[in-house]
Amino acid sequence: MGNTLHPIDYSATSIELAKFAKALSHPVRLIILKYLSNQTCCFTGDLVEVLPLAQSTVSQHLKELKEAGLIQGTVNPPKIKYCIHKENWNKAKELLNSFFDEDFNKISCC
Amino acid sequence: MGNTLHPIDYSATSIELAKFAKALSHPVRLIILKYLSNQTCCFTGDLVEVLPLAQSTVSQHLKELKEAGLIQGTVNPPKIKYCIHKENWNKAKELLNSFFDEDFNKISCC
DNA sequence: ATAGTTAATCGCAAATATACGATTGATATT
DNA sequence: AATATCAATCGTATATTTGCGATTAACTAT
Repeated sequence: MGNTLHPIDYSATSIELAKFAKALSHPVRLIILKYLSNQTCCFTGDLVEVLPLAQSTVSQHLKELKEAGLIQGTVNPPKIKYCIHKENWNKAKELLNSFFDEDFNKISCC
Repeated sequence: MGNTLHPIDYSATSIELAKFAKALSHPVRLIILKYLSNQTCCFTGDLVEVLPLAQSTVSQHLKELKEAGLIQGTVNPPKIKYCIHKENWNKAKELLNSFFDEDFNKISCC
């Protein structure tokens, strides 16, 4: 069993970074983000036309991206316009950068 | 239903990036990677001592990181020494960077 | 050969993720 | 008020993930 006397760093950073990574862990969600970045914004319907998925499934993926904070939607009745959530996007970008920019590259091992 | 006449770009890039992101999508795996990056390398046992998880669970996470290509293990009987897989690590880093470095930041929306 | 150490694997349970069709809710339009 | 449109949500089924204890496999050391 693990030694709970040396608790791991379940830090806010790790949890938040994991949350962003999870949002990015499905090809369809990457494609949605890519699409949004190219179109600057779009409606759910546009995505449903482009993706080989049911409307409810696309909506589900959008919900996850929204909950992760990577996108935001504004009501534009009767449609909803989605776009990248810049602030959180940059946050995710920075978290990932600082995670990957450790300096273990100088050290050789294995 | 989705329009399959406009198939999505289930490109190799999206699939590979999603694979890396999935490996990063769990706090424990991030902590393992962080630990490896600081120690340059370590044995499975070291991680089991540090993490509040069963040995089998840690082994499972290591397996996933290995399958994603982010770490590699070399046999050092009777132990196994793990470290970051530099080449794939840099690949993941670059894929993520190019994904996040789209230029939609200039555009305002929503 | 026997015993000890280390880590992977197996078998299981619970939780979560993925996808769908059907329904609902909100807002325009007629 | 009735209808149409769009997207979220519900209910369901299946697959995957996460975690554990127990076992197995590989190798050392005695």
